[in-house]
Amino acid sequence: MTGFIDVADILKGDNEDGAEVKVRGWIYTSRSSGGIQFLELRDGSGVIQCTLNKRNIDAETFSRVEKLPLETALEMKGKVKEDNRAPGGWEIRVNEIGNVYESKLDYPIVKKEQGIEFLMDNRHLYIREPKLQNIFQIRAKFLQAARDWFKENGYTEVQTPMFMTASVEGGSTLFSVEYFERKGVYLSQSWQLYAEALISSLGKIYTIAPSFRAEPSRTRRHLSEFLHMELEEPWSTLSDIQNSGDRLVCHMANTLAEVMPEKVKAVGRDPDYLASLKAPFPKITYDEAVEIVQSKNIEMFWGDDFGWQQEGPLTEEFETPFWVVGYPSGIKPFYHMPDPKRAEVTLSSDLLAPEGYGEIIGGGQRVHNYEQLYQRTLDDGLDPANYAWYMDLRKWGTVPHSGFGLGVERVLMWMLKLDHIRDTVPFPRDMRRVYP
RNA sequence: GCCGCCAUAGCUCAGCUCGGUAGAGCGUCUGCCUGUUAAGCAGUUGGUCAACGGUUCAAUUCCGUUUGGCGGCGCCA
Repeated sequence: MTGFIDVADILKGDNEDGAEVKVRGWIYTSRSSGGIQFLELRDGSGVIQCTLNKRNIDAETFSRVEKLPLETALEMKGKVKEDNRAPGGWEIRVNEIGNVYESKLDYPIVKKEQGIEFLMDNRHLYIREPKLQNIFQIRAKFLQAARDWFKENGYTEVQTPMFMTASVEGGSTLFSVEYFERKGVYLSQSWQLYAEALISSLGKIYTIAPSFRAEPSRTRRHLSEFLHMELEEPWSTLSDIQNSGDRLVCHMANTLAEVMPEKVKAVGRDPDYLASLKAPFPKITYDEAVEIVQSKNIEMFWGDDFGWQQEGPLTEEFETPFWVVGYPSGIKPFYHMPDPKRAEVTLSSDLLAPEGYGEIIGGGQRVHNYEQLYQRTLDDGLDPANYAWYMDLRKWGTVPHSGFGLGVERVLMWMLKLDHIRDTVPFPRDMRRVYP
């Protein structure tokens, strides 16, 4: 057989009722009722019900197909019919079978409830489930929408090394690697130090790359390997970078709602919500955030970072993402620029997603003055000698600049209203899981 | 890293409190069924009770250790 079409095209109504089509895919479910059987066929694009009726097909083919195990791959020819008895509203009345790639028996994934441990051990098969298929397709569109936005706004994409010798975030969360004979080589936690060097070469830049954090975090919002979308701009202040974040996030949300609303809905998020998001997002100061938390009778002192006890209730006050601006110096890394009007806080800002999802972007304005950065490094208990090339950047043509990092999986988790980050990625890596 | 919980058939679980070598549903398989939606009906198959050690005449059951996992905390995107 040749000339196969995508299931997605049939479900969109691209083919007239009664048109003859050829499809190929994997048997997702099958039900037989004597003279008629129903196969749900899954190809890369969607799932469609195929019916085989003894009146329309020879008995040998009928009984052969009836015996095929789940996940058998096969080619079929038949007539498209609009029929509200079929899931998805369309089905194919099959009249001919092409090549068949028969499965083994006992495909382990069944349509009954199964435990998370088992499903994660069989992740290499479970990723075939239509819900995950939808999420991964949305994820791909999400990344494409981001790249479109960066292109339209004059950013250059650039990659930086995954092997590094300096820490961006805290040193305790570094993954150490064996790098030939050399000690002190780690997997990247962020591109930021390299990004600050590259803005003097390329101007506005972004990257989409993995970051690795050895945080021993057992929560539904942590991965040890996550996709990091980071952006760095010269001649940019805190409010400039917030503006970029607002527009980027809204563009991605609006695009998903516009381009694949049915998939968004199938996964669990009302696409109208994503369509309704508009820049700019609300801003509150760190001080105001502390007051809100305290007004809910939750313990918090000025200078503390938000724990889950504080952040959860805070995010329930909002229906869209919102910025918390001006974190205390004590809880932010050395490269954050102190507020010139108020030295105890930094020109930093995190974007928190509503509904308890929490932090999805962290960033702010960087220190661009050499002496100030040197002092901040010492204040943070670090040795400036370990950051020699990074300090160098402040000697020649240093300008105000800002940037942020966005956790792709965190944003997807919120946009798709998922209850665990693990399903935003095919093979999640966390402190307990590196297989399959 | 800390706190809590879990591990029995391919899967989801019951049995353990009060010790005497195991049971259901689903799946597989065999039939039946011409509109099913996690289809239905009948029959069939299927287990070194996570591993190691202890107590005991006897341990899936009680105790300890280990391994793996799940949920949460702290920390972060």
